[in-house]
Amino acid sequence: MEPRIQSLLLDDNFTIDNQLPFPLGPFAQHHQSQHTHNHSSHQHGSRPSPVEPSAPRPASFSLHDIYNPNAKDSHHHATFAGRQLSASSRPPPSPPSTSLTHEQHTQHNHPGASSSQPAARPPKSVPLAEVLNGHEQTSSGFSGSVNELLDNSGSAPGNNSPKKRRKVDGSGMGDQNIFTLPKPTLPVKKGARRPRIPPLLQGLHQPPPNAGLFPPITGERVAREGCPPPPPPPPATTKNAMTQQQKQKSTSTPAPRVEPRAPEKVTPIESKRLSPVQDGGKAPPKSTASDAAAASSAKPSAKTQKAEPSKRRKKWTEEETTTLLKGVAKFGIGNWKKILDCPEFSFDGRTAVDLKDRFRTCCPDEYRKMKKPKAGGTELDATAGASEASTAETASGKQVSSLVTSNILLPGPSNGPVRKRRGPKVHRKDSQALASIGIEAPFTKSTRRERREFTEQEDAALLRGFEKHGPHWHVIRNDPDLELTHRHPTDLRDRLRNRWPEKYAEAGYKIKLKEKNNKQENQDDAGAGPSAPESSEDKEPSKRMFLQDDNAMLTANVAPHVNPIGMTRKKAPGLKSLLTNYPFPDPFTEDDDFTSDLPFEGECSPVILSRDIFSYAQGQPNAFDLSVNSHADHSHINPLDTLKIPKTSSTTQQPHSSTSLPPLWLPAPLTAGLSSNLGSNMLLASSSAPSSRCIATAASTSTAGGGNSGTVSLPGPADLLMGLDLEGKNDGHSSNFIWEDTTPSRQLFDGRLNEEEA
DNA sequence: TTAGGGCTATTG
DNA sequence: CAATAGCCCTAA
Repeated sequence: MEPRIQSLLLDDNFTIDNQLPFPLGPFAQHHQSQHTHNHSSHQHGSRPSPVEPSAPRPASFSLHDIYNPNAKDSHHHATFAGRQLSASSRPPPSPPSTSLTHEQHTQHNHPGASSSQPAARPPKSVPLAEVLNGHEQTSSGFSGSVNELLDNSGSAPGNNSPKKRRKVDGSGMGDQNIFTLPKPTLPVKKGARRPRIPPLLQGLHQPPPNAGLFPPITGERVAREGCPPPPPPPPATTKNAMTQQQKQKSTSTPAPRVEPRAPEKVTPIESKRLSPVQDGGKAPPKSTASDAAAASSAKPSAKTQKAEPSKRRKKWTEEETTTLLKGVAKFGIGNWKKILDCPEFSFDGRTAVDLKDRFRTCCPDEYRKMKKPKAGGTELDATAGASEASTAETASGKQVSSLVTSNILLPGPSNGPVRKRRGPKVHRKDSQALASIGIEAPFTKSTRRERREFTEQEDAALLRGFEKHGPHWHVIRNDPDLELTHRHPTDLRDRLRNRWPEKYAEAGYKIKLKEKNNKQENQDDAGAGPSAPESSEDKEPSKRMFLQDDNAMLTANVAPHVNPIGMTRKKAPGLKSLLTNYPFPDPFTEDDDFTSDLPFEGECSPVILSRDIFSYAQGQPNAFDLSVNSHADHSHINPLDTLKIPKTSSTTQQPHSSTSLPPLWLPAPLTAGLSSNLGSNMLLASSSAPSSRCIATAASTSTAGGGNSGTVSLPGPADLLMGLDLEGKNDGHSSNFIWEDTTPSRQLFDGRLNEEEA
């Protein structure tokens, strides 16, 4: 290697030290020296690149380390806190988001150095990169240097390699010599928003245009397992469809009505819908044509159809009814979706609900028997025909009494029905009619469990169980005090999800779209006041609103009477219950990317916890009872200390639900590594177990920035161990994040626990 | 075992 | 037919 380059490299090290807007931690500096050493050692190597691949790592590490409050090195942590508190330094644009790979982080962190001092200083890392790689190199092609790959985000063609980009799972995490950025294992969810990025960095956070992150979306249908490639138009079906279409046309069914749906045929929804057809291979071969027809007709499933106006009523034709009955004979009562999806059967724009309604209309007794098979102990073994009446009576006691069942499947509508009706039930199919279409055997029953409404007791028990155990549905179910053993765990979950979606959401779980919308509406109503200015802009469903509320809640918890950084606190209807159930926001759920609302352009974000906390803590060192270090300067306030939530018993400012206690569990997203058995006995018993890595991390983190002056009344060992995954399921950085965020709730939890124990 | 989301029964 | 809520399926 040329001496010129060597000197340049050595100069770079000085550049790093002198130009970085922050002091490098000892670790980084150590690496820096290593880095220097590497250079000199590699100068004698045969590598053509003028730069050792690991050269930029020290810079990137230190940058990242500063970005990352969870840095293992306490020194860095303190530095971070101090830097964050300095008014002049702008915090890093964003913590790593899920969509960013390690390489991306590496790339971004270099510009990040410049962005952290956007106006005051010229970019710091640019000279470094330029010097390291040489200007000629930047302008020339790829030199083969890994450095170039890492540093020259724009110039290295390999940068856009999807393969590299996809290297997300921290394969290098374990390597202590290579300081990789912690990639929070944020689950990328469907509705996840991309982080809001300052314009300066916008392009850097975007994947290159030619990045092949995802395979191209094609119209190709997903291979349907269990559904062999369908033969071309099944004759019967086609005929059916044709007749119906003809009928439709003749009956002045507006053509455009059907047409617009056709294009939707091949949509993900369809393929999703079709999947259940497999059904143990029962599904017959599908015809693309008929499938398409069925799809187009079935397309208006509830979701898609909501957008459309109202559907025009269509009378069921004989063909359709026959097809339906055949389908029921094949798949059984209740498997409407399968019938609908089966290419063997074609329906004209019917939905599964339509099928069900139709069957209920034309074969009411069969339908009832399906519903209440238990009384007679017989499933639908009864044969169609005369025996139906008696069977039906035994099968469905009181209902049968109100309806002459024989009239349903016996020939003729002449049997006097008790129920009033509009006209002759010509649409009803008797056994003969069934036999005429080739249905001899009785319909098979649906294996679906009988629907049972939740009683008040069950609801109350569920609520108690949820407050007690959290979203551990099996535990709730098996709790003898709750008497919910007759319910499936998922039933309990679903009940909570339906009945108290806000609780469900507050626990950090997704709620169904419907509930989301409802909640959104509610929140819009509630937040319609002047204090919710941004709600109009926010089209995100309720999850995001919740998270904002969560943060508002957090702020309120920290200092309910102070507006930390003048942010407009959203009027949060859910505050009370939020505190009750979920005192701490989960930064890693769906839309909660805490990078999404960075306070750029004067916007104050309630999402950036650490920053707000730091800012606030600087101005309010004694705002709460965490005995902010008497000796430590405020620039070293431990964020965990700052985040400490006052115990409910010691403050009246904390919103608090009078009906329920804070849960004795951790929010679900934060309990990923927790034992599923949260029984208090077990937990207390396990408190004697040796501390896990998580605990050590928590302890060290808690005391790192604030010194050892008892800044935090850490929970006792037993409390710390409560709910912990002692098997070490938490690993790596995730534990850091978990602890970072759960510690306050642990404290709240502990406070609650103490209250309860008292 | 749970979360997420789809399916279906019920109701009006 | 839409809305609702319980049930079911499946990936993780």
